[in-house]
Amino acid sequence: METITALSHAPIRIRGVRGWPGDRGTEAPHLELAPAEKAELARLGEVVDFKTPGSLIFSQGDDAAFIHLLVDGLVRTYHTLQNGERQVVAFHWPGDLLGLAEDGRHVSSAQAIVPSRIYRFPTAKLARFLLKHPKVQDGFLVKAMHDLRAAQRQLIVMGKFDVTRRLAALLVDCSGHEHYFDPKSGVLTLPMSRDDVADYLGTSVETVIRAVTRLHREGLVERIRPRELKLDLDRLKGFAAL
Amino acid sequence: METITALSHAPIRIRGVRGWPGDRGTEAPHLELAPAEKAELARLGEVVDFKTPGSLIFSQGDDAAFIHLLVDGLVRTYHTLQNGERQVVAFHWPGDLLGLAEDGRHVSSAQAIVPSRIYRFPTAKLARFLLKHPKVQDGFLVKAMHDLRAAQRQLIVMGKFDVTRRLAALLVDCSGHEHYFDPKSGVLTLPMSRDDVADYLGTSVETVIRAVTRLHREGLVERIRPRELKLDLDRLKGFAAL
DNA sequence: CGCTTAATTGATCAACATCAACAGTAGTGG
DNA sequence: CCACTACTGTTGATGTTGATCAATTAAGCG
Repeated sequence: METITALSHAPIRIRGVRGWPGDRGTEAPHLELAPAEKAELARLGEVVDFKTPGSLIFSQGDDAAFIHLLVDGLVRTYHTLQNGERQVVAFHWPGDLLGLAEDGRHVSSAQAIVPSRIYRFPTAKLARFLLKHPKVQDGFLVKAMHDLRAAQRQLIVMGKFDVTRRLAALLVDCSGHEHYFDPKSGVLTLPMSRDDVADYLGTSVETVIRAVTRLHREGLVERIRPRELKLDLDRLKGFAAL
Repeated sequence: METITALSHAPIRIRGVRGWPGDRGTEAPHLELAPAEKAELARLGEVVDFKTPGSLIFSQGDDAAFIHLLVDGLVRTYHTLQNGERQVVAFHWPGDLLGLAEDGRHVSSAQAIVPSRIYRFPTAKLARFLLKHPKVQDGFLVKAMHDLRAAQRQLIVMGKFDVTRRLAALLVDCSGHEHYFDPKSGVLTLPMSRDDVADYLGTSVETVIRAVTRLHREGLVERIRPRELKLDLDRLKGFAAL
């Protein structure tokens, strides 16, 4: 179910764009770290493979011993409320960092949605490393602000959009990830279940389905198979624009 | 309406707690920076006074020339949608940093809710400073993660709570700020209007009011005046617990 | 092909938005 | 001090969105 690969050469890439352009015109969707820094960073951690969908990466309340960097795959982080309800806080794509902690403990749980490869860095070790490598630390700061922007954006979506638009916004987000979206055909292969979507959008499965139906009726989406949707991306973007 | 004080000695305090305890047992709600660092930081910026409620600190789409540190007062950041609707993204208390940017432009607008004093640091200058002062940069990283936790927490609230619980959660948040809450009497002096609350909770003014009524009926809150509520903090916390 | 899980559809009910009217509250000038 | 005015907050009535429960169908998979 999960395999630890001590010495491994998975490439280190962190997804995120700088909000305040420090170096001019860095339009890449990934932070640029020097090769030497990447190598050093790689030596700090180890690669873990989570082969089966649903496998638990860490759990809410766990001692936050590691900071995780998703190399490949797709991960959901979610919070379980007292009554057992689940709120998916975020979907994480390759290059995302996971493992936000409070008081030394994970605030959310994380599960692989598809088979995923993850670097994990011991927190203390990483913290010391960052203090000695300002450029890398800067990268982490940029990443944190990137994620903060994303969270605030989702807050707007949750506060002001009805479910249909929330879904549209999610589809647009997903379409930004080449692995699941073919720009030529416009076909998105949804990696997550209707349940995941519902728990992310703060609604029920049934309502998600009806939202798909509505988008279909309006011609913004064509339902090929449950997990395969042909998007009219331009119109979707317009529909879900803030 | 706004006054710039070039040389000023407002104290620098950044609100936020480290998630992964780096130094042991730092339980203070504020980051500890060395006095020398604070002094240097202070020299980078200038203090601006926003004397009248509603005065605009920066506006969505503006060139993000500054990073702002709220010294005193209360600020709302909000996003204005295409149809003119407003979503309040966050309330900012003393010690908070504001001015998240994307592509060099502010993603939200910020307004003083009560008269507020704000440090503003030129972004480029600050960015250079941070690269040379890893401890301070670390502080900013901790702050960013603190805010990210807060945003994700609010996402859970928005996704899973009905309006009454959302309101309860907000009241609990407000009660954490001494200036507006007297623990002895349990009286909270709400600094923001019902509109602000509604636009923050993603609902309407009327529904906010009915939520207050409901909390009142349940005995969790006593309505002294519109902006003065006597809280049963323990029960409120229980009611709004995640 | 059967079997399990995921997705879908329909019917009913509660939460909330919306519109309209009204009551406090605070500020201003006579 | 009162009277006038402009907000801000509150209440009531009605329609809509989405939650919930129950039943059914469609996909994936050994």
